[in-house]
Amino acid sequence: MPELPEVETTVRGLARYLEGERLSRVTVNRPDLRRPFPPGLVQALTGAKVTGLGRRAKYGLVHTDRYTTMVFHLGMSGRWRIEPDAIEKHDHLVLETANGHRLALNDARRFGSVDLVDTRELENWPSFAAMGPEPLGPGLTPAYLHAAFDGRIAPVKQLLLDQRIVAGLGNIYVCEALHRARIAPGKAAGRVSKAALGRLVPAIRAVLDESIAAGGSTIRDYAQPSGELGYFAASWQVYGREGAPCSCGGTVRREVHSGRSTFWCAKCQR
DNA sequence: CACGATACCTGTAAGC
DNA sequence: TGCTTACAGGTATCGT
Repeated sequence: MPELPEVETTVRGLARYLEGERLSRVTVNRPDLRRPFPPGLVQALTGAKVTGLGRRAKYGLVHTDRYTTMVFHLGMSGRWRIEPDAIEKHDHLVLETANGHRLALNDARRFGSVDLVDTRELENWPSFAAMGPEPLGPGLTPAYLHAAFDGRIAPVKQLLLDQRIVAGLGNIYVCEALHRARIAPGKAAGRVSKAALGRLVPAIRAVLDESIAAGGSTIRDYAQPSGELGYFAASWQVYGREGAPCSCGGTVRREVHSGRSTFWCAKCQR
């Protein structure tokens, strides 16, 4: 579910409940997702005041007044449930605020993660240190991609998914951005023309911006997050549309590489 | 180092 | 209905 727009939507939703609030109770129901929760998680957060929320790539950031930031990743199936009626299976971490709100981090597949990082050293945190620029920030330019792709023979789609090159793109939005830019996903990255890169950068920004504006593809209503498809899913041109007609008159096809599905149109993407 | 494949874990949907 | 198989939005790691 969660790529960058979903994490951004999640963080904005969490901010409404957490920003400026004190955490009165922190409950761990199962202490291991991809990795074990950090020791002392409950102690570090209980009684802390949330000073702000943020996002880096697909990681959500919960800053506290103790110079400690809780960094969470939603993996494949993670989501925050807002004001759940009852605690359910896979609600691994539950936060309660002094003013009576309750939030549960639910992750069935447990590919997500929760870490505690010194707020002042966030950029040096190992998972962040080698990361590329934010796709919606000033660092992503055609010139940057041209340099990053130089000499690379791996498929352009694969490199766009590499968080060291661009931080925050996932399978859905890479497929959609490549389609908008009319670039074949299997094309060697180093052979993508400057003109095509000039189309790709605005295409990436557009699909992400539009999805955030629609509340993400997989999170519809933040007050009652349920995991249903969000509005942007209706805007997918290729993802999940194998066999459907492309707007150019071609047919959307699906291929699997390294266990990941790629959706694209061989007629208009070259 | 670059590249491709695989493992991690659980739920859901489709096929028989 | 029940069983089996394929597939799912990400990332780390292992061979080659």
